[in-house]
Amino acid sequence: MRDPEATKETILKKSGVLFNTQGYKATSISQITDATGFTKGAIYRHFGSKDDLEKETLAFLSNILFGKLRVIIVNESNAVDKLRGIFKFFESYISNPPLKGGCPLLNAAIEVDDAHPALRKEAVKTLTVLKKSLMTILQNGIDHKQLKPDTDVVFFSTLIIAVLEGGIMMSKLEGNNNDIRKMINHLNDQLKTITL
Amino acid sequence: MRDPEATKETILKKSGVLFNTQGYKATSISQITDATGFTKGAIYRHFGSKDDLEKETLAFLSNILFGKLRVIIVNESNAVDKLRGIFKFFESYISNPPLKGGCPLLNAAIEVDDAHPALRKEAVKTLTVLKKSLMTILQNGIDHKQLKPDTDVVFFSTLIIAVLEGGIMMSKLEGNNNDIRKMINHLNDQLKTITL
DNA sequence: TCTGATAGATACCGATTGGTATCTACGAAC
DNA sequence: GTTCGTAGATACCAATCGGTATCTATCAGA
Repeated sequence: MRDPEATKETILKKSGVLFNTQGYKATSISQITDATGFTKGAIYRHFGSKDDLEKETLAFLSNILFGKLRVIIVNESNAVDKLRGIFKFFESYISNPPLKGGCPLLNAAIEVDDAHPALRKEAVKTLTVLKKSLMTILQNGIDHKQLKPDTDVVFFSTLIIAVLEGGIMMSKLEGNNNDIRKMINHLNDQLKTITL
Repeated sequence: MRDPEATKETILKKSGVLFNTQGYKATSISQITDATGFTKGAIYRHFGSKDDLEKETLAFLSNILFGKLRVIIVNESNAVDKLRGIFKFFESYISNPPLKGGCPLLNAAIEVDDAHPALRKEAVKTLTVLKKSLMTILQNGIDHKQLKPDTDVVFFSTLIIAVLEGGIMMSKLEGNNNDIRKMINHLNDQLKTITL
């Protein structure tokens, strides 16, 4: 049973766990062959280089999370509930992680430096998509008279990401939910100040 | 001229740059010998293992920053100005970095997992010291009638760290000051709400 | 059923990894 | 000036690194 698409997805899934928990540079191809059961020959058939695999894996992980976020967004009917749902989803990063190793955006953002241009570009892309999604929700909230018309959507989307990611960093390091919960409370309070 | 203390400090300084920019696991001993001009023999005389060097280097970097923070704290006379000074200092992480590679707490916090118990412990220690410093400033502000008596010092110190670290992550990734500036503005606004 | 393309295994490459055993040379104490 | 502890250099280790050339086995289309 040869199924190249399934093979590629297996490689991406297993690499995702390893890269997201150990770091990209710190994860070797050998660890990926061990985890997948495939050989180097298989990996280098589907991915041109390790850099390539790293970049594709980050995109893969981001897509998983954006998919889950999309479910939340479409299931809630107004901007306030959509945002509350998103905040809650980020708390699950600690209590019931959808991905092992925490937030792939945060992990990649910290790891990349000038020596990793491809991975950096992919991380920037992920951040941009996340920010724009939040801005869209906020703008829709304004347009539908759910949020105050003078709401600064750029500022607010930045605040949401910074507070959530900072909270995740602290909670992961300390090994409990306290910090991320406090930060979500703060965001909900801030949300009240812009709610009509 | 042999000066073992100077040698150790040189190793810590150069390792600090490398670990903080490239990551701990991703930096090899060979890169440190190249950067310092010393040989492996010298490094392994002063440090028992690479894990050991990583741990001592994080402590070294943290101490540098806490030293700079202490200068700000003692030079300002009241809690509000101390906090404003600290916020501004964190903006310099982007505009005029006191350390290459950004915030060592953030970098270490993201990199450590269960496979790096020593480094993780050191990172937790750094976070704890930072949090307690902020709590002390806030409590002193309350005691000296500069801040509202019902201020939640635990929450506020957590908020400061999360917002600053999240802002640093975003600004470093995007390559400009915009995000961290927005976050500092937010913290200053929040500070006003607890100022008497 | 035969054929051509491709998925994936095998075996290898030189370079580099963290770590250590050994040796030399410097510098302080007498 | 001699001695002795130690700072640091040298040379080496097995293991692993990312990557590739080659080969085999499978599968789709004719």
